[in-house]
Amino acid sequence: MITKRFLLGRGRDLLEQDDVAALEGAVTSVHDVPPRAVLSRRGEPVHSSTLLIEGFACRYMDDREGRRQLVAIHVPGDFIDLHGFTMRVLDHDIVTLGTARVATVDHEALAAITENRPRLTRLLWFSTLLEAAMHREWIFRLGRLGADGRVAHLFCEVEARLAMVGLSDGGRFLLPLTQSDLGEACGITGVHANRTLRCLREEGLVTFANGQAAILDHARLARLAEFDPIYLYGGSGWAPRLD
Amino acid sequence: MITKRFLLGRGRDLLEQDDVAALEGAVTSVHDVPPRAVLSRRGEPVHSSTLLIEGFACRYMDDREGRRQLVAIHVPGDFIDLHGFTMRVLDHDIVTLGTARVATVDHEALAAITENRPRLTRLLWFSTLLEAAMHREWIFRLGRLGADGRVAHLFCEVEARLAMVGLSDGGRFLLPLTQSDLGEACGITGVHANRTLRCLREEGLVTFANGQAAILDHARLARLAEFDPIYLYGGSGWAPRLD
DNA sequence: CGCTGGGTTGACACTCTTCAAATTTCGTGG
DNA sequence: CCACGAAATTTGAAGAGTGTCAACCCAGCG
Repeated sequence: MITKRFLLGRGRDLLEQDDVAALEGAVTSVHDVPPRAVLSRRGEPVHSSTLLIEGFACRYMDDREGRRQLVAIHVPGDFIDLHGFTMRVLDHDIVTLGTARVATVDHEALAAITENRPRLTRLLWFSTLLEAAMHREWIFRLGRLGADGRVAHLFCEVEARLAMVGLSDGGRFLLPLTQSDLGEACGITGVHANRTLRCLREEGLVTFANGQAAILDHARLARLAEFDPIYLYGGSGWAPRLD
Repeated sequence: MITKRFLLGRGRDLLEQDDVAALEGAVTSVHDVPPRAVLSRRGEPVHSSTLLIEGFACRYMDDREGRRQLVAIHVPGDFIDLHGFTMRVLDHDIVTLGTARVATVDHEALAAITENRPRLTRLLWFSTLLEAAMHREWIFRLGRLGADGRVAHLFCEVEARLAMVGLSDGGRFLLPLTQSDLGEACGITGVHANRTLRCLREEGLVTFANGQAAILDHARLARLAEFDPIYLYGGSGWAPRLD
């Protein structure tokens, strides 16, 4: 058993015995990666996908001046670049945040799965659609919320996702981001991320220091963030169709 | 032949004869829809998906005060809510923009396709991944560009997509949005969308009136928007893996 | 022990929003 | 064909929210 977490956590419960075996059989190697290591670069053809076993990673795009916009944050269990299998190329870079442990899944093995296992294929498809749902939520976040709401929303989402894989201790969780990273995820500057965090702290909503986050008042934070976790398909609520 | 355009246009060339037949066989009905008609509503279980044959549609989410954020704009050929097949429920609303002609595809028929046609299934999957790529581009747009760049980017993207399905006449194309709609797609107010449009017009970049858009200086507009169409998989450049 | 990268704070400029009003366009019924 | 009302567009003025620049602090680490 290489990893206890597959498919963004949420899909895990839906995996059947032989699905897990098929996925594990597709893993060609497992290795540890240092912080800030580039896992994949925009435009380069990819021949394998990466399953994040431990640690965190993010995906981002740079603008012309090199300023970065995160488009996703990944937590353990995420199939970081599964879409690279069908897309053949990524439209963004991927980098680890803290140290991470990753499993490499060969695309040939994925191709075999899509030929022979319609149900598992659907589950993989669902996994990529869940990414798309998070993208939409990020669009909403950036388009309609102010800096405080954006940061709050990010904390809510990450906490909810970590909770699904047992990595949130009652609202306390690791999140190895700098304040600049946080800004790059929220479409604000690092300086303003700092001020926003101070506001949230003074309001008694969250604390965040040294890559350690804690949500102090989940209800008020979620209200500020206009956050409803249902789009994460976290168990109760919505469920995918697999048959 | 119900429709000449399938799968976001770009995937069209990749469809084989029997794929087209299978898709057409999955269509249960075709009908015309008036402007601003709700095609699907957030949270309601969906049992069919919608193929946009003619006209435009958009997907959006509302914040608490009812202010709207568009998360996608759809052009003819788009499989608007294909993700609803696997997700079972949509996390957003869908509404037509002008009058539209749509085909309804039953989910049972899609299920049969995923059981029996791995290649076509992969193509459908790819289609949803293309949506995700556009979502990422929108995240970048909202997070890193100012109002002028955001509007410019939207025009560039829509024009590129319409060109792929033969609906752009050298940079002139229909786009039945109000200025408020445009603002809701760009995370700005309608008033500011108006001022931004005036700037772009005075710069000789675009014109936009009565749902009719024209790109006057594509090179400068793309530069302002930091736009590179490669993520749309428009033919030359990147291509999906289907085998 | 000095360097370095992150965090913190202040002052000021600029972008965008808000509110309000005037103007134009469009659809509809007379 | 015109008149009318509703919706969309346009413009102005004032204010809130962020960005920018610069300085300083702090901890970890060579």
